Amino acid sequence: MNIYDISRKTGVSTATVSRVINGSSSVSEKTRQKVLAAIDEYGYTPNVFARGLGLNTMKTVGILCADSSDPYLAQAVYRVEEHCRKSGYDVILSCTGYDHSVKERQMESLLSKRVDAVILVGSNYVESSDELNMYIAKAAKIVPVMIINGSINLPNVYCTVCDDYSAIYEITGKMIASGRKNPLYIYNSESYSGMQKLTGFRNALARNGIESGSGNILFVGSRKPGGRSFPVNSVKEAVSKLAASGHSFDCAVTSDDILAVGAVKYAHAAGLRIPEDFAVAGYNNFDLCECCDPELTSVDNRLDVLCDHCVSSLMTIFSGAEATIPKHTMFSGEIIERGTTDFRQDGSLKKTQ
Amino acid sequence: MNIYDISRKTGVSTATVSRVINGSSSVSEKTRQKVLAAIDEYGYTPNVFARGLGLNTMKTVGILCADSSDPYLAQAVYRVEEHCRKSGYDVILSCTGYDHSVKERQMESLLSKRVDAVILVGSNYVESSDELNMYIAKAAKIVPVMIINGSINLPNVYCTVCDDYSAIYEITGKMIASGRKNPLYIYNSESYSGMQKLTGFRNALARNGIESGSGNILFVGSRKPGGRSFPVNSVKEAVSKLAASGHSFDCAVTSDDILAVGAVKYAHAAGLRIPEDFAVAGYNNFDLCECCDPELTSVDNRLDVLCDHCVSSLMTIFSGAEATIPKHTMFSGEIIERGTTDFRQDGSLKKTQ
DNA sequence: TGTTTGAATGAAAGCGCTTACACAAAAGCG
DNA sequence: CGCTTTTGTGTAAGCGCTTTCATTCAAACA
Repeated sequence: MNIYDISRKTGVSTATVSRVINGSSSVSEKTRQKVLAAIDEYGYTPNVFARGLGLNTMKTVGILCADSSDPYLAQAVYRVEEHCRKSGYDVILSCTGYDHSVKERQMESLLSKRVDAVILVGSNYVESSDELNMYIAKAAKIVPVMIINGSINLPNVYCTVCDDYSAIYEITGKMIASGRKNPLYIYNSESYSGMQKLTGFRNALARNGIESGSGNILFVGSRKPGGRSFPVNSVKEAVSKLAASGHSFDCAVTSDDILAVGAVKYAHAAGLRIPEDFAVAGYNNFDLCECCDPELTSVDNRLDVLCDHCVSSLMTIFSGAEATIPKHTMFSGEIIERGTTDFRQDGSLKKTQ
Repeated sequence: MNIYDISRKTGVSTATVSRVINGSSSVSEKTRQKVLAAIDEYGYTPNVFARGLGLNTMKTVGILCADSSDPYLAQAVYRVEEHCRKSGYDVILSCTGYDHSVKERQMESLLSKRVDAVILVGSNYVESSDELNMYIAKAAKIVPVMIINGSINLPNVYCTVCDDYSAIYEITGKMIASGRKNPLYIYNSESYSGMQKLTGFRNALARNGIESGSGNILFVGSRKPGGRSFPVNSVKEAVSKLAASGHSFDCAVTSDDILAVGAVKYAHAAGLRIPEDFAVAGYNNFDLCECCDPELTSVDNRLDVLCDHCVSSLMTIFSGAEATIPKHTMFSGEIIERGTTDFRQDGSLKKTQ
């Protein structure tokens, strides 16, 4: 069943059938109805390939995601897919891991499928490393590139980020303001936002005259893509080791809720009371926060807002109004206090739960 | 840059260029090299649409997934995508939520994109409800349909499942064998595997002469698709309420780790010692198990194995050997014991951790 | 050496759609 | 009531590839 069949059944030309399908130009109401009836009757669906050949688009966008099995990124992918689909675009998902060379190949593969845009979610898109970002520049010459939680300044690429720097700066400040003298920072990602967070921590310390260095900054290795489980216990052990080597902490700020869980486990194991002896803050404000005992204070980085903004912008770009879309948009995170901290001593916040 | 350009540059016909690209029939080594060199030099990529028009395939498979933001399903999607891509197939992801009518539309949309197969992951594909499964039957007339963790007997559909029934039957049995008298079952999904698990619990109780009913079977509502957080505390409260209404339990078997966390929270709140007063078993064996205190006993349902088997089978089907692929394959789960149970009293198992 | 075979190649016909162009009929105008 | 617009429709030329069929040429055989 193709457009010729419909044309024949209805006695109009294929051009007219095409016109009613696409609403591209005026067709009399009478013929429109006739054609629609025939399409319905014979269950005709236009062939996407032929259509693509003519229009040079198939209404799909590619998502390049380091690791869609990471709950955080999975959430982003879900949100983006949902929004795209509701806007009439299907989504091709391509997970890359954290290896740049692979990303480049997968980007090419996506472009060869003639996607109408590429959305990068959750990976190390760092402003500085021009060379590594070559493939993004190349892609952006062909289609718009949207980046969620990454920042890179190139023509035709649009970034949406959370102000992770300030969120960590602020939460670290609250720790200190509530009396903590020796904060520890734990992180597991050297992505763009990972680096922002780290700087936020460092600056908060500096601001308060505390030195930062290997004694209070702990990198615990990245999540392995597709890994069934993140080694929470390895975080606990890493902290224990650091403590054993003569450093002492009265709180931990982390770049991800799961690391905060590790810190909580450390505290339990070390016999420290939470939050009295040891306060903990997570990041992302995911399910995990409620699973913890006490429940985890965390930063809600409003992932949904970022994703929605990103996709909305893309649709605007598709509509031809790219001039109205900012190349860089930043939202702020929100600190959600729960049981692992006692910022209330700060006087400036009351408990959320 | 199209095939004509390459043809012109090399002085061979487009047919020959096509042949070297597809390796479809013999080309002399000399011309092959010449063509490959030109393709490389000009960075030529065949147009997928034109190609699709000729071949009627674009080497993509559709994934229909209820909720790729659920960590469990996200894991499955990741695994499937990775395997497909490595086998040369791109993946179109379509998340449906749990509403059947939506699924039907999205299935049609997938088929209209001419995917080469559809993989259904994690949803209510129930053998019994023929009517609801009509759209699967329809799809299976066009392309092979693979189902992960669901079972339905139709031509051209292939199911890969974990023996959830037996896993729950067994773990409930171990609870009883280790001295528990009043097991509680908590579940949040009425999917195919959800029902299997429930029956496993019921039968284990029956086998041991314990009655099951609304007093010891607790449905706590489904996860809301794309929901940022599963309401763990609502599980805690539901259990508390059941207990307050006069039922008493000495252990909980659950259909998902997150529910087990809720049960653990209940026990903490009620001042029960774990596992002495109250044992808890989760399901899925995810990150969460390590996050819990004590760590969660769970069932590893070998999702990765299921996914790999599913995709391998699909590739075999693509190769034309569908006759060699079983329509239904079942793997068994594995009980991973951690701190929330004390099956060792059973004598038949030692602690894993 | 004449004949057969098979490998290597090209010409050209689709694949199913969109759309520029042409044209007729209808509508609007002074 | 002629004239210009507008509206509705058809014709046919692509879009870039695959593939059938025909053809050429060299190797193999008798």
